[in-house]
Amino acid sequence: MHQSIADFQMPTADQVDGAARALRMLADPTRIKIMWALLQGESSVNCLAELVESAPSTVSQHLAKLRLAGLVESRRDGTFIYYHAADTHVRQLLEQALFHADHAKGEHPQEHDPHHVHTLG
Amino acid sequence: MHQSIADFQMPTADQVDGAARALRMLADPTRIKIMWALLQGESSVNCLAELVESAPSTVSQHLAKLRLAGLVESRRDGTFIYYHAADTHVRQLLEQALFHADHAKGEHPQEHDPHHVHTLG
DNA sequence: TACGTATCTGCGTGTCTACGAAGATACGTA
DNA sequence: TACGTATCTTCGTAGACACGCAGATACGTA
Repeated sequence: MHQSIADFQMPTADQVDGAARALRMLADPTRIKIMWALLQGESSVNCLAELVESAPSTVSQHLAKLRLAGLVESRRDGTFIYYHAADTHVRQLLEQALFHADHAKGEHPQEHDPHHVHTLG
Repeated sequence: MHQSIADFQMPTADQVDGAARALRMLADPTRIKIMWALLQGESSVNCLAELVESAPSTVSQHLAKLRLAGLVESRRDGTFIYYHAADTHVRQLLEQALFHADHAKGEHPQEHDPHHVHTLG
């Protein structure tokens, strides 16, 4: 058995689970929007709720998860709590995923709109 | 509203959904093991089933998803069907995720084993 | 106290995964 | 050709997990 692959470097089960957890943290449309917004600058819960078009409680829960994962940090100013991205290397990962989304082959064959990004505000 | 972030380039909903789908495709321990194995070389279903320690039917379903996503390709040789990774730039993404798994901060504070990889075979 | 902001709780819904059993396909042999 | 074997795929199901939201609660300010 193991006919083609004899033996090779396989990551630990902890590493695999951690990588799966990290990828799953970014594998959600709402969190992608939140992270993308926070990579441009800091923002508050209600502001993000309008940007991502979700309820504030939803955004708060996502921010809690992202904060536990170490992807965002918070700063308090009065009653507001401003969130911002913790490290910048997440942008690279998201850009790769967004790039892959445009160049996907047999996944969902439709939508070829000419404008790929548009402004919000 | 939009106090800190005025307006900026926000990806399309299609792009966000596509990115989420692509990341979700890799956000599974079994699929990570499969992809990691197939990045080393081609292999068959039963061989992969032993490597990832899952039932052959499970591996087959994962391979079908990965094939639809364009991440793996297949080659038939008799009763065997050998799968291999389609593009190599997935390795970079997995390496980033595995690297992030080691350097995660407040996610799951435990396990600091000295050896980070070990051989299977 | 009154108000705005953020977070926590519970519920409904949907999606995903793993497995065994059954079906489909290809090869070798008599 | 007919049969048996090996490999892979599909089907159906059970269980776990995650998302979103409304309502209620906690926090901070005036």
